[in-house]
Amino acid sequence: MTYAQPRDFEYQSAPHSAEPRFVPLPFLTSCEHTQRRLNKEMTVRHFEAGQTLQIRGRCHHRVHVILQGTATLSTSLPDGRTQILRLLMPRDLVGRLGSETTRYDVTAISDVTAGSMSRHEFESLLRISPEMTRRLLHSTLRELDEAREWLLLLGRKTAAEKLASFLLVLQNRSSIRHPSHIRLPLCQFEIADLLGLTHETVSRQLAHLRDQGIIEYRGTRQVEIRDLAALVSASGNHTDPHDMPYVMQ
Amino acid sequence: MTYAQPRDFEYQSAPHSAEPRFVPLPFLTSCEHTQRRLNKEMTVRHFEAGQTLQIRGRCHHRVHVILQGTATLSTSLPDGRTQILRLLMPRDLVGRLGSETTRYDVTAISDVTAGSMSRHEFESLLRISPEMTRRLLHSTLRELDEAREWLLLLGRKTAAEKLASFLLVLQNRSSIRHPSHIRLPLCQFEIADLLGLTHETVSRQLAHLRDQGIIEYRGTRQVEIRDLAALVSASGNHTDPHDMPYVMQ
DNA sequence: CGGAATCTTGATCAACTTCAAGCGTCGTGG
DNA sequence: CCACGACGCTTGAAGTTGATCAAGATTCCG
Repeated sequence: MTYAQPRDFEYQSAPHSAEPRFVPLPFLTSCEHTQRRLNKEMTVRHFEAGQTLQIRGRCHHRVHVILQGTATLSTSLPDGRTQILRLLMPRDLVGRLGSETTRYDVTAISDVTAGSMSRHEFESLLRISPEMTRRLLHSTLRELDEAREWLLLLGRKTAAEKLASFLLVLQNRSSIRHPSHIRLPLCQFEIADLLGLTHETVSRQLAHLRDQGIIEYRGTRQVEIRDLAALVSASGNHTDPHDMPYVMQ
Repeated sequence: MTYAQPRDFEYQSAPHSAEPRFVPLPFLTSCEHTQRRLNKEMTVRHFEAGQTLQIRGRCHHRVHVILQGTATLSTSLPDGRTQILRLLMPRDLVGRLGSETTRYDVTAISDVTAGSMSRHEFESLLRISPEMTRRLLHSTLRELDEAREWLLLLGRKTAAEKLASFLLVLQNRSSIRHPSHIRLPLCQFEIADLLGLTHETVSRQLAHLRDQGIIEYRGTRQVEIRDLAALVSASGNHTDPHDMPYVMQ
């Protein structure tokens, strides 16, 4: 369960201050020289909810690092069926590396603040910084694990298990002070596209979890987890991912 | 459609020669020094069909590069439902980087020949070779794209579309001389676990493609594509991934 | 030849989708 | 300030897809 990486990171700036020019991105490098060059090239941009950051098949010349807000990475079939592939949250990188055109749509689903720089510049920075390359490799491997967790969810879990799993992913990202309080960053339509369901099924399964007393509705797009153990059990997951029985070979 | 990368690579060795000691892996590096060290540490191993290369949750101290044969990367739920995450074919790397324990099962589904070396050694080679790191990053990004293509398939495609898409993936890997002749590397049970279906549904959908004249059965586990255009159309894919309408923003 | 594994086919069933309608909420403009 | 409309959410009824259950048929191999 790891859409989550950063529980602690959020871009800090005085709410109504002038546009900050420098964006510290210590998670991309610890090398001072590289960091300076990153800062020099990166500027802050804002995207409104609903706005498109990138469109499948197009060539985009800038990469972005999400600083605030949520976006979706998605793809779709010619007839309009769409699958959300990943939620993009603070610290996530948006932009295709090593290829001219994007394969996915990126859409802001809340107002988004991002650090933005030329893709060309970013790639040349990668070429000269092995450390940045290494960090990018590790974050890509983590993304791959998340994608694979989702393959299991989409291919083999029931609707009820999908919803429970989804809430647990959000729970892992939720604030440490209120671990059972969950703010849903997407509407039910989008949740459906993330879980491979219809929005009606999402509504019914959430209602069912509520009727079982496992969660409680708290105003719009907020839920409270009343029974975490039951939620975990409803998710169909292994309780502990490493509790496999040990058998000598 | 890109489980495929290498259409041309196959590990060459005299069939009954003594165990080769050196394994050339030019796709991991072009640096001669690194290549030499890779060769020095890597030894050839064989795995029989059905044998397990790695088990979820365990700590494995060796990494492997598939040279011949096919293996699956898979995961499962406590009650036994399993999802195949990826087919591992020649040139694919097996082994977890940056973490002690594996998250997935790796199983040979045919006899497999692999180059094998200590994970520790491999990781230290990565630390000193930025070029190898860069190559690994690019192959990881490609794996991520493949996983995401599969997310769309599992989340949004119908059973018929899944089978058609699967055959097209295999077609992309098939020999250049006989592009319409497809050898299935998995039994229908495994195809079902790859596509998120049951084996009965796989059998029925294949029969349906045959009845439509789109494919033809050719002995066990071999099919011939009779009508590629129809197969593409049945897969639900965009004909060209980059044919999106161009709309000015 | 015999037994296991794989594949096929049919009948029934359940989960989820589809279609349809109504309700609540929020934001905007009169 | 209220009315209206868009949007999101809920709920019901009916319909479909694919799963499940159950036999057979076929292939593979020792």
